[in-house]
Amino acid sequence: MASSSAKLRENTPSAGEQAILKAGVKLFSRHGFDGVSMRAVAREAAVSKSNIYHHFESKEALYLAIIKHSADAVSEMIEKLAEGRGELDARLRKFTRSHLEHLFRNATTVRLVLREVLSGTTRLQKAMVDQLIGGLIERLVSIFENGQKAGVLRKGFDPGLCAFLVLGSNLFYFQTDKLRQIEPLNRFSQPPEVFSEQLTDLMLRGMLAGSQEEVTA
Amino acid sequence: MASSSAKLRENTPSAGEQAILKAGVKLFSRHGFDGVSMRAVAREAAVSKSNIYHHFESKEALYLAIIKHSADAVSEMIEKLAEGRGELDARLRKFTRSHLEHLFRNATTVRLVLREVLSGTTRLQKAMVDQLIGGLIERLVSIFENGQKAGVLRKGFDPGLCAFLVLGSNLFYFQTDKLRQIEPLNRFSQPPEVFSEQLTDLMLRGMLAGSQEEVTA
DNA sequence: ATACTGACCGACCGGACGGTCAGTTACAGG
DNA sequence: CCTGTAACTGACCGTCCGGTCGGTCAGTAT
Repeated sequence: MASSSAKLRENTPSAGEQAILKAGVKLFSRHGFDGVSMRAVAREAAVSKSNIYHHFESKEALYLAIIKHSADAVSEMIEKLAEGRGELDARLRKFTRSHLEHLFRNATTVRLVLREVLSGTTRLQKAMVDQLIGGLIERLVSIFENGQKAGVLRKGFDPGLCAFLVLGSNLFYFQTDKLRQIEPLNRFSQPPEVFSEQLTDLMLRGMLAGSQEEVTA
Repeated sequence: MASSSAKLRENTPSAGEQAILKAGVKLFSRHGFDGVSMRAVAREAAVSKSNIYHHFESKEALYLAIIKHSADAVSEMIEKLAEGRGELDARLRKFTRSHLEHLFRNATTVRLVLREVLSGTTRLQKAMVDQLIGGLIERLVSIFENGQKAGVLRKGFDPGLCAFLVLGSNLFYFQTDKLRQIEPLNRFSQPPEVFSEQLTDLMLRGMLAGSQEEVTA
């Protein structure tokens, strides 16, 4: 299309810039935008404060660059979420498990994005819902809708709500990771694999007795 | 017991102090500790900055006072959560619904407490788990355990996980309130009553077809 | 009147903040 | 070797921060 075929140069970031971004992710994810000073970022990146302003035109621009980068990473991670094969049961179980795993594997990035999406500015929220949650929800919803069409799942419930429930439970589990080591809570806490296993099981079978009774009463 | 019967005077806070606390709740719940300056609190409370230091010895002390006050309020709200009568089904449904309602009715306070409990200091987290979440979880767990003993609920699932799921779903619903107005999400969003109704229903009956089929297919 | 108290204020302090700028170093292309 | 440019630095700016200080003022008990 373009006549000059401008070379899309990949803008390979210098070592310093990478260090700045890395430091920013670490600090902003822990303390939020207001809790981090440019001096602190510079110190963490082992770089002068002025150097940050050489690469980013303001604190906000640095933050936005980091958020954008992190959102891209999370987005990519979402696309790679495994779904399992065959039976709906297996697909859902694998998806849930896979989602939870990836949350913890990319904990720092996820925390950064989560903070922004839950209590950031409206404009950014909109962009991130588009990029992240929308797709996630839609993938889950389609799993449920397929199950309903195939007759494996009851028709009486709302696939959107179920998707919301899976996501919400996983994210809440992630958010309360540190909390669940504290006294009365630790009694009810389970390792991630057990949690997602039981979550899926519960959602599929429900809690009432007499539906599908357990293997060995 | 005490001989002097020291009059537990209720330390009635002055109008200014009340204004400061109210302003603090509003601002801290929106912007967090680091996002709020003492000048901003003073402005919002229509009071001089020095006056704040007359009533509270530091910014942190003000924040702690506010957190403590808010945690007490939330704690009281939790104790008042309605449970319904009779059948386990009804008790759970009412509890869930009641919990969600109270989250929204005390949104500002809840947000303040939630922020602190999810990403605050370890020491405060411990105190608040003791005061808030512990009791909540235990009440829910006892509902489920009773149901299991009575034979209404399957024995195969973990009551702790269920409690966690109810709480997590409600809190996630609350956290994403603003988000759910944004494009692809709004299609799956439901008003609170419908949400808690469906949530309870799903947890009780599960998603699989053939368990208890819906009233009219 | 006196003495004391709690609520309240304006002016001020040292330091940290976000941001700027003149200048140095490193290095690639002519 | 020179020149241009990107990476980088230390000194500095105005502003805002949390916090302090000296003091006013209404009320009240003696």
